[in-house]
Amino acid sequence: MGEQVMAATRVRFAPSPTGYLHIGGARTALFNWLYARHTGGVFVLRIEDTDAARNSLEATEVILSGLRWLGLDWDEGPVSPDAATSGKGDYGPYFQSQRGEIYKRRIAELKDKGLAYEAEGAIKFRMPREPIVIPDLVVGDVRRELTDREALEPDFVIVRSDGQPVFHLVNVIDDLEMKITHVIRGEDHLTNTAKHIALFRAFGVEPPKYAHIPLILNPNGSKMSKRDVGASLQTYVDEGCVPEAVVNYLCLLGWSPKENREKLALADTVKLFDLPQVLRHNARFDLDKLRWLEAEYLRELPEDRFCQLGEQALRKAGVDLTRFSPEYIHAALATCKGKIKRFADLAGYAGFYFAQEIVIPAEAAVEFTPEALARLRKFREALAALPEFKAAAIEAALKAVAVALGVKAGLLVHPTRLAVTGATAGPSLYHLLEVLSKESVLRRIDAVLARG
RNA sequence: GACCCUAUCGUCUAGCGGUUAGGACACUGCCCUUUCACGGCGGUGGCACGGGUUCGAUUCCCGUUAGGGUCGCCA
Repeated sequence: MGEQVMAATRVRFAPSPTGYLHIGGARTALFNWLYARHTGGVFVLRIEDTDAARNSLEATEVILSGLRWLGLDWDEGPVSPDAATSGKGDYGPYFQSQRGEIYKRRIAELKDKGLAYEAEGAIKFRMPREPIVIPDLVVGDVRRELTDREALEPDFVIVRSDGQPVFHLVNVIDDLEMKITHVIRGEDHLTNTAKHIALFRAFGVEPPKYAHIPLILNPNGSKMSKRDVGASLQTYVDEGCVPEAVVNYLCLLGWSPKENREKLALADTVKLFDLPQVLRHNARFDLDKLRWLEAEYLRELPEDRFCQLGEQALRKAGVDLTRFSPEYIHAALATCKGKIKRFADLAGYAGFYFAQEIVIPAEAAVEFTPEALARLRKFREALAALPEFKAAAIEAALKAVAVALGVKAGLLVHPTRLAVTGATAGPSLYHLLEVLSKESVLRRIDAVLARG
């Protein structure tokens, strides 16, 4: 009796370098990665750069950096975007542009078997005329009949007249050679899978297991393409999104952890994720829900990481931080944690900390009535007299002035905030005043009092 | 045109023959509060339609409709 060695799961993500990583592609990568990690298998990254004209180093780098940003590490595949460098893993090369010899050998094999033939300079594959059943782990058995056009000519081109093998062929050869056990990909590939199954059989091997996952659609239900809002992963990177939030959101499109769970750590998803629970219907992309998750993750970020990412976001937004100490920047950002919903909002929210001069919008300046300015002057005096410029002391001073004037604290809070930050909303007033320092606060208040 | 997949609040979803059809986002009312945000308590809103099967269908079957995908010498 031969010993049966349990073969490890081998899945792959096989993107074509087009210059951007589609959000749907990112989710396909994620589901593959999740399945590999869930089963203790291997996640392979393969670059399908057959179309030499439109591939480039930069286009491949977009994919590698996108996956890294999401935290999806691959066990086999390229280590650099340069196809000339060898990747990691025993089944390379992992760039299709480097696998020409393998394809040649396999094409010859098909010809030898009489399953492929020349036609007008190209090579065609003899496709079976009978319906093919596609066993799909998500959809179930799909019996694929020939369409009317296919019935006219069931055979299809596998090598172009210029000698280049086409997607269907190389995809199958690579999956075969790389010993892929599960093909997890978008549902747009479902009907073409009949071709792939026929090809596998032509090579004399059983096809891998298939799992076709539903597509991500625009909010209006149309297909999400390059130009659509949110379609490119890069926009999330550029906006300073928290990658964990994006990953969490992507998990929720087309898969459900059940039990009414929405927010879940990747480690939990790895435990829970499995193919049979993948949904069968397409999902529409909901930016609002992504934003909500983002805000949730942002709020829970450890302070150090929040400040680090926040500083990045400020720099990206063009805020000049060179005049400020790391301690000041850290203290300023710390007052924003738990308040902002996304880093893209940070410059607008905390820019006053780093501004030379506070500009007060005309529509807000109407708040500075003579009475308000008089109260502000009183509070300014109280602040000037403070021996220690700390939040608690500032709050006590403000409350005391309010009592003395017989007004609600809010009547002091609002004009002060406006004078010092130029905004009607922002971090806790007492804390932001402390961070700004007495000198800076008094200067800003004086500027308002001076204009009268 | 043909072939394939799908169908629960606006959106993401739970449900797998008997439920007041549950949750989340969004919207909204109230409370909390120095602003904003958070948080707490409510509210609006859904089984696409028509036939079956069944004592009983959101749930099973068929059809219709709608949406999506595919049928390339694109990937």
